[in-house]
Amino acid sequence: MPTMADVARRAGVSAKTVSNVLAGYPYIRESTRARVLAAVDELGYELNVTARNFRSGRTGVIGLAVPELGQPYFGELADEILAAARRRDLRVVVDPTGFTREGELAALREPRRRLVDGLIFSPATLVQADADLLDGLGYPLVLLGEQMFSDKVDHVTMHNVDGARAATDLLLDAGRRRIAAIGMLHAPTAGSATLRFRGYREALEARGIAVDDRLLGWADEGWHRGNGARAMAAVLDSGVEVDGVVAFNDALALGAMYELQVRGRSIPQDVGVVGFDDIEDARYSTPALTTVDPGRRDVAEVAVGLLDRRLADVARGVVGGAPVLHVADMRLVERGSTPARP
Amino acid sequence: MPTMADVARRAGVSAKTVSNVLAGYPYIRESTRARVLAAVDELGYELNVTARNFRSGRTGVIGLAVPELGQPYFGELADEILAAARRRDLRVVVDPTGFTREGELAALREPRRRLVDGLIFSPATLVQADADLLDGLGYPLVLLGEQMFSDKVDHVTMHNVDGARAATDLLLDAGRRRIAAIGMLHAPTAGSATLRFRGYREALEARGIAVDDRLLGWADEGWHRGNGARAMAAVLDSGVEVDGVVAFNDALALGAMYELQVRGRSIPQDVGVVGFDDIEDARYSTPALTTVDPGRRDVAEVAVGLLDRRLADVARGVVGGAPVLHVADMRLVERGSTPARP
DNA sequence: GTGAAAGCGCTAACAG
DNA sequence: CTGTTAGCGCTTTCAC
Repeated sequence: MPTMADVARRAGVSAKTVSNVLAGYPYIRESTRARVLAAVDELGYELNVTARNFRSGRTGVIGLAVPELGQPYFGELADEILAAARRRDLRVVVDPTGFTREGELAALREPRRRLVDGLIFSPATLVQADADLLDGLGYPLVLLGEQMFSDKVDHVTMHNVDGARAATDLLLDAGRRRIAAIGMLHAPTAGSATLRFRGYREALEARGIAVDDRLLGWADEGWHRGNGARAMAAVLDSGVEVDGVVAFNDALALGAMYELQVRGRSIPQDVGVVGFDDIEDARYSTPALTTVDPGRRDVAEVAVGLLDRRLADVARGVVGGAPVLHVADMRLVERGSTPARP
Repeated sequence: MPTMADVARRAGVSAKTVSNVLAGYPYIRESTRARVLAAVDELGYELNVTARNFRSGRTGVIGLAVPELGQPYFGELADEILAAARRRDLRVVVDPTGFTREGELAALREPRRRLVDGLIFSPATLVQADADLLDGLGYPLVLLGEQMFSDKVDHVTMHNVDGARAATDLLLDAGRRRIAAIGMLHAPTAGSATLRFRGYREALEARGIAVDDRLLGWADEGWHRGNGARAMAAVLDSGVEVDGVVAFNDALALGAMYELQVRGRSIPQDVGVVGFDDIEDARYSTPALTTVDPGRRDVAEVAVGLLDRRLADVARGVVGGAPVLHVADMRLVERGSTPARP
């Protein structure tokens, strides 16, 4: 395998000049550049990125810690983030935390091992008490999710509370009063479950309606379709009356719709259903699913851009400015699974 | 940031001994090991993985090149591969090729830049004529997909042809004769589209039925639900009679089902529908989707294991043995979207 | 079992 | 605009 020194010798320049050419340093005579590139070509030389990373102290790689790619929301989010990173010449290693505390703690350690320069982290199991884990980590961190934990860390958020409140309001406006919440978790995490439940609760309480425990559908096994169906079944089996469903993500909503239809309830006449995330599938269920579009693309672009800026600051020795809080635009997408508003 | 030399000084040993302890070298006195680990702890030392990679010439990272994570099949496959890699202490960078030739060629170059030690590659756009691109790459490569291109490369395959044939046979056995194929691509790639179409064609021809062009639904924009719906609409709009649908993946099948239902066809009475991949969603559509389970977990485990073995061979200077061809078990999962066989 | 010396391939810092 | 010098932090090699 040829090295930079081989290329330099062949081009009749120093190794540093080869380095400059390959790094895109602008002040190089055109003829020199051409000679270097020709030598690179002739030798079939490829830059040893590991050596560069080692010497420069940076890897050009960022970590993306999310629970699970198999969930369409995270898969689609990951695609957006990979695309945004690519536009900035950053690479991404995905760190699926598997909804475990252990997985999330491991992800937070990666940058310290110099495996990645910084981290985009979508927490699902950490709790408020873990806030200090996120301070003074010594590397740039961008948190995805409502601003929690710490106001010293950059956040890019998804309006979890507002979205769930809007979803619930939509059903309330249509006169529904027996609205189930599907996707409850027993663990008191700071993830979307807590926040979306808060939005649901706030919407009910604003109209003087108390939360009825029998209407809460639990999905501790994860926010998959199957668990949505099971949670819906559990609620229905309790014998409680139901005329609306707010599910904490679209997969749960689609599972709940399946269960409702199996039991002969018609949607939206008997039961209105709202999801959250606006995954592609939501458009093609029968009926099409009303859901909250949390501005995924915006989230991805802003999160990567922000991290990139922090990394550049670190490279220039700047001790990053004030933490940023960006809230993506949220939008309720009304489709066939909810009754028209009066 | 403390270095290995700092740890060595503190523990009263040489850097090499620290290195040995951290690398799990077995022949070390227990007391020495304990002293080293204590020093590591006291200093909060973390191994600089970049330096290790640079010196050792390996990264401990493998690449996973797939078209797009937002497609549940690839998202779920990626999760399985990430899990299998983790079990072997390998890390993974995901390289979404975006269904572009350019993206696939870029992915093939990554290992040469020492960004990853080897590659698991699920090609979607390369054609048979590209076969020589895959020979003598100088790093371990495992191809996902029917054995094509080259018999010099390891393959882990998914029975694309057999699966599609079985899916088509199921409908034929039920007496259906006007079976649409949804998911055709104009580009003559070596990806699943070509192979699954081959299975469809073979099944028809085995019964002396000619392929009717009007029954072919094109999805050049990608195998998403929306394109499944559009392709189905195009077939139906042509006025041709349809009593069965073989879709080349589940997302297409679910989109096709949506379109059929919107137009008042009942499934499976009027039209039987079969998908491919057995993604989680397939279980929760109405009706539940009959589909081909291509043995995804098996594919992931075998692919990673194989690559890991090749990497170990490289490390030991072994010039890898004969190429492996592993075919995962395929299984037709019959659900409500197809008529019972007579 | 452990240490000393050498150097992987590149880029930072500066000189010219 | 380009070259020189030095050294990043670790592992390889070999000695003991």
